[in-house]
Amino acid sequence: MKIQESAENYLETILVLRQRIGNVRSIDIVNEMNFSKPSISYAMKQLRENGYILMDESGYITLTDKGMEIAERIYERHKVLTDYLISLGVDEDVAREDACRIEHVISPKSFEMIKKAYKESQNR
Amino acid sequence: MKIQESAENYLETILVLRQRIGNVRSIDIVNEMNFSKPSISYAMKQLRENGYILMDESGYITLTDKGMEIAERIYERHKVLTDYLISLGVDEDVAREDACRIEHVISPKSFEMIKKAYKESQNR
DNA sequence: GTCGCAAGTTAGTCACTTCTAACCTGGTGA
DNA sequence: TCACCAGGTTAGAAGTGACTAACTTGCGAC
Repeated sequence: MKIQESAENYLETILVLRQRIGNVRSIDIVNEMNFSKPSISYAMKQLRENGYILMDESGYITLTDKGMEIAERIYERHKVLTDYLISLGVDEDVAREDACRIEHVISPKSFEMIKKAYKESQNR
Repeated sequence: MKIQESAENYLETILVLRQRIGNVRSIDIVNEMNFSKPSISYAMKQLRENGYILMDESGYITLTDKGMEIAERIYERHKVLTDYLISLGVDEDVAREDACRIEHVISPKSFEMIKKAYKESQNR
């Protein structure tokens, strides 16, 4: 199973919520992403069955190693791309939205080059 | 009807093919995009019915003003993003592929800022 | 003339990602 | 204790964007 863009977003959101509120349940993801409960329920089922997350009896969600790897990759892209766009003069909100879409479609190589360019611009 | 990402790609391809080979038919788009004939046939029907292209009796395709506007916008993004990524050290092939995905999801504002940054880097 | 091929279309299907409607379940307050 | 509510699930549907199989059509070679 190839990981899909939507799955990347869910995993990233789980990571962000874990950092922000600690224990994460499906309903927290519902509130964060503004999707319906069934959408999240279905998505979590897919992520569970494909080994990206674990859910305990109470519904608390943790990322597996496999899930964490993806979540961290996407989240790093999110942060770097957002900061980079802001540094070019883009409004924070727009920068975040664009980062959220670009993070899923950019190649590792292009991302690394943008990251490098951004870091260098910071050191000047 | 909100224009979809796939429609943007078809319109851009029509513009590129027009510049490269002159008269464009569905089969030329099939060969360029590596989609099946029915996929292109169906897509052209949608574009036709929504006023983005015209087809004459022989199947030759032209962009309407509405279609041309989109095609040119996407194509400009494609060129600028590709050149920009190349200028950061990304291989041409990868740069083109990334540009082709980013061009559909980036906001006008972020694109303009990247374009500006790229132009400025060229003048140094 | 007719055979065959190139171009195009129609019909049916599938995966992905979301939705609404309706239901289940377990804990808590009165 | 029991009724309700928060959290979660199942079932069915919809939109997007692709596919294969099978058909039509028109033109050119022989």
